Amino acid sequence: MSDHSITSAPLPRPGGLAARAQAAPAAGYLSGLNPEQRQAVEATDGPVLVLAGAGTGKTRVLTTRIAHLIATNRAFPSQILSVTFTNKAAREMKERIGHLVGAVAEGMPWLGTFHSISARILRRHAELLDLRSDFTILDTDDQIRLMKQVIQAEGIDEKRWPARMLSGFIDSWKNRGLAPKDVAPGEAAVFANGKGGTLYAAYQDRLKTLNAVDFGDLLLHCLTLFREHADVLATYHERFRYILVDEYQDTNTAQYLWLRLLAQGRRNIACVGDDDQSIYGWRGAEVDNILRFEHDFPGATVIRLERNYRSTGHILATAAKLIARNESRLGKTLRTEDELGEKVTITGAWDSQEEARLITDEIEAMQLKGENLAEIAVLVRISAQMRELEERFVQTGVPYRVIGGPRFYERAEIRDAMAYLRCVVSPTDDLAFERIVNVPKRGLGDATIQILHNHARATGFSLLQSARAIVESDELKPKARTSLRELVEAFGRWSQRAEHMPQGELAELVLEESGYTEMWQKDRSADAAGRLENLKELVRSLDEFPDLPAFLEHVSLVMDADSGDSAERVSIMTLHGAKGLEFDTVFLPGWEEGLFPNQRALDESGRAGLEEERRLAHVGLTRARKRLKLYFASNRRIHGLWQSSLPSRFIDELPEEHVEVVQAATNYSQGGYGASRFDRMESFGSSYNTPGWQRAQENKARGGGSGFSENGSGFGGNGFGNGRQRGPLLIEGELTAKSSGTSAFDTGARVFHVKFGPGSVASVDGNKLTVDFDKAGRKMVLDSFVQKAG
DNA sequence: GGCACTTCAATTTTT
DNA sequence: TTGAAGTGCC
Repeated sequence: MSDHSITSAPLPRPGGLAARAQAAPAAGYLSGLNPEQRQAVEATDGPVLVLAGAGTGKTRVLTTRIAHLIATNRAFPSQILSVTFTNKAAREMKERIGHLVGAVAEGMPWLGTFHSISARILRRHAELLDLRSDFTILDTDDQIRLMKQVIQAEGIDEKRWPARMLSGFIDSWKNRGLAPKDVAPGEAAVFANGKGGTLYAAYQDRLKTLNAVDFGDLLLHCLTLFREHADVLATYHERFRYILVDEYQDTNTAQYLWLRLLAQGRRNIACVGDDDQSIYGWRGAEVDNILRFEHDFPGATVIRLERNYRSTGHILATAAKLIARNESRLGKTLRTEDELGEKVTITGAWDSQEEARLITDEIEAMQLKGENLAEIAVLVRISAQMRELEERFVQTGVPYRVIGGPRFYERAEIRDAMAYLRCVVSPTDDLAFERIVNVPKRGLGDATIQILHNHARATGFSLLQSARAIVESDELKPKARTSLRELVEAFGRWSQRAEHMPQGELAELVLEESGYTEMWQKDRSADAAGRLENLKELVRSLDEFPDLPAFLEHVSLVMDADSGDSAERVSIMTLHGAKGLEFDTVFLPGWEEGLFPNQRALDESGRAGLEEERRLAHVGLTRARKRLKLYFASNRRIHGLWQSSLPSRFIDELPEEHVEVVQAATNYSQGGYGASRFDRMESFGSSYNTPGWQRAQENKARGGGSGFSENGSGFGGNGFGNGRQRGPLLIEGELTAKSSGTSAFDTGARVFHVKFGPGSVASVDGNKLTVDFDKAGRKMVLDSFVQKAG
């Protein structure tokens, strides 16, 4: 059932390479592919690495390959695993496969991001990992809030050791596929004087308790599942006849291991990527994965796509020359049969304002000539560069849009609304509850939350459940108690409604009754209207899903901002954000030492950092189809201070015959282009001696740490001490309460309550005690808040 | 709990 | 310079 020729469409004859074309008649979908592309499509079996340079038809190869697998009956759509990094890429692939093979693509259940596919697998086998199949997926925000709690619980000063930082460490461990037990002790110790490992483990424990996973866990738990349950892995080997991976150069170690485990079965894995476009090393991507492919998958076929269909000659030559400077690369040379086109221009400006002015002027001129603004992009190294450009655009009335920035589901109002819905769906979602318990303001501040937490910890209930118990007691002041009771009752009501009501309607009801909508309606700030609009949009999109849980999954894994407006505007974005896009005209401002290559990348990652910056430059250059314009400014304001800067070494690395210096900076008169201090650079090693590099080397030699002189002496001696004392007292009571189903207190017993002081138990009703306090009088309290007193 | 004030740091970003 | 996040005061 595996036959190559299924139709008799004539073989396409790509110009100039006819000699190769003598294979069997090709299927229609193969027409128009060049020989390398076609080879990449037809090399179906065994490991394949497709090195697809920028603009060489990478997505086309991927989608055609899938169509080919299906059309030749090698696999059903449901037997093909195709992984991408972003949802956008997954969506585009689905769409394009749809064009190729028709409705069959609907049945490609295993086309998605690493994370969404992992989530899918995990939900099926959750019980094997000590999770329930309805586990929640936490995003970064939840993650950090949870981490804060863990850090506090360990009695560590959160200011000295920020949760964000630990979160970063844990993320990078997870990126490398390391569970708490796998982290090298020395490495785990860098955080909080040796507590890093403990905290990581504690964090994982908390997640388990909450029946939650973070993004990294999706991959990590899958690895555990595959490794510890050979039978489960075998079913996936059976299922996935073919594996395809997009943007392989961006995979991190965990993803690599994930792929390797799955590919072990049939060994039909095709990875498509471009080592020259690996720009995410800083978030765990390992260029090494792609560089090592042939070693990892022996007998691999490697196919290079070097024929570029995007850029004109000068542009392509410029990009090729620059990237050739990198040492860690597999090596490709992009070619084009297109005309040379316009030379790449380099313009020096006195300062960043002049730079913005020059760019704006050019854009205006192009606009007058009738160019489509949607085909123009300004790509910057760091977001901070955007401001001056935007200011100038606003001044001159050039329409623009900023691409990137906070995503729809990251916005506070969306996250708040979702937290409400999460609480309705699962009353044990403490993080969600905590997020909205006092939003809008209900007078339920830290003190109240603390009480809820104490009870929750003591009883093992969730916060919402604890709240339900606590409002029946006198633990809270009347005001807070009433307020909390209302909230608890509202959640009870909403949960009931959830069973019958369409989720969109329910969401509207929840947002209305909780006062959340009102909160923004009353808000006088400028963006309130936008936020209400976003909420409406959220409610609208809710109805596109079968149920609320499906929606929540979608939002945590899949949703991204779809700026669907197609008006003609110039795009401004970071170089990272531009990967995968192309424009007729590309402006690249800020090519200065320190900014680009970025000093920090150099300091932190040395040579590897420089090479990644160079790849980033290469990505920028290859975004342009027809016109490419680089800029540098001699003066730029950095953190508010004016600093003078030198043109980027990357400028000196461009081929003179393909670039044109339009205008030297006023103060850049020592010879202009071709005479800078970088001219002498023969090879990387000899010239790499910037101050930052030297500093980095010195630090490394000293052994890294810059010696925190910590001598935990008298700081906060008294206020802190009180809090300390309270901890153990409570735990005593907690244990008692936990161990027995009913209260451990008898009528008449003497007890001590943190807030009300000593008293005698008057009566007992389950976990509720009526106590006559010596000073505070008769109160109803929960047993978890008192301890026995002598 | 909300405000005005100080302090501190400061790439790139997806899931 | 800006912005977030924390502090202190009412």
